[in-house]
Amino acid sequence: MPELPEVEVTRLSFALEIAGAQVISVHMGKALRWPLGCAPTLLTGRLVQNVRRRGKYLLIDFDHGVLLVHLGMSGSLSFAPQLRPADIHDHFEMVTTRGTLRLTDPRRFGAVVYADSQDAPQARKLLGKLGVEPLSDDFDVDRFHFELKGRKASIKQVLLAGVVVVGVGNIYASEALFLAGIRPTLSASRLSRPRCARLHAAIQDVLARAVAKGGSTLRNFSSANGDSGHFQLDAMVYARQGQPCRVCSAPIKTMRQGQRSTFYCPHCQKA
DNA sequence: AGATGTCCCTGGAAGC
DNA sequence: TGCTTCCAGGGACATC
Repeated sequence: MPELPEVEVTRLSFALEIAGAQVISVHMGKALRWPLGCAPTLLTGRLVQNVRRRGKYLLIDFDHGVLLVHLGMSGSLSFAPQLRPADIHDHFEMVTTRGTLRLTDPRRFGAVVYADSQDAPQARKLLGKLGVEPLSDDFDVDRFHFELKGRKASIKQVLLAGVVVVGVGNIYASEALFLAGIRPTLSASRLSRPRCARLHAAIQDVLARAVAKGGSTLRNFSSANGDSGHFQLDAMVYARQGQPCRVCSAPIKTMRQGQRSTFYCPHCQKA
């Protein structure tokens, strides 16, 4: 399930290779979350300039226009000069002079959307409400504390919403809250400044480490060059219910928050 | 406005 | 064994 680290690892795995490529053809297969938003032939001849990331979206910049790619929860990209034959879960393919980019997504929660620019309505709709990038200098403790002050929902759900800070999905929200010693059910508004600072550091730490390890491969993630990630080996709480906490040995607990599983240590994480 | 619930989708696991 | 049900999750959207 791709969160920010998996998306960033994917980006790094093909951004340099695809930069400068010219689009030969684009094929959209079975419908993803939304339609492409333009005729595939419109993209023929375009030049790929670079690949950026915003939250969990990849932005493939052309000399004119941009392609927004979201991996959903089961999507992965591959980019290779030669490709295996397409299978039933390959839903998007862009053939270029440098290789073929292909989105494989069994559950089809992913999306590929074209926009004339990052400020075009289609792009604004998807990117406009996203919170701050957690690994950028814009992610500031004072600002973070201020934003959380105004939210009465649980800190876990506020993190997942992506309005305050982007890229923290279900795995890394549980992990970051463990590292910060904060109970996931605690109202965001009740976090003290020092605890916000700890959480801020924990989010940056867990995401940066996950990127460095090549992301998590809990179910089916691999980067565009086919490498698997290794972060799940480091998980402190995620999917470890009933197992001893790696710090205090208390059994890890699980609960539901907003239809999502949360994992936490009842001893290490205080309300 | 923020908070909450619903929905989309399908493979694999669990239950009967 | 074979069927049915449940579950995983990001995020747009509707509703209060």
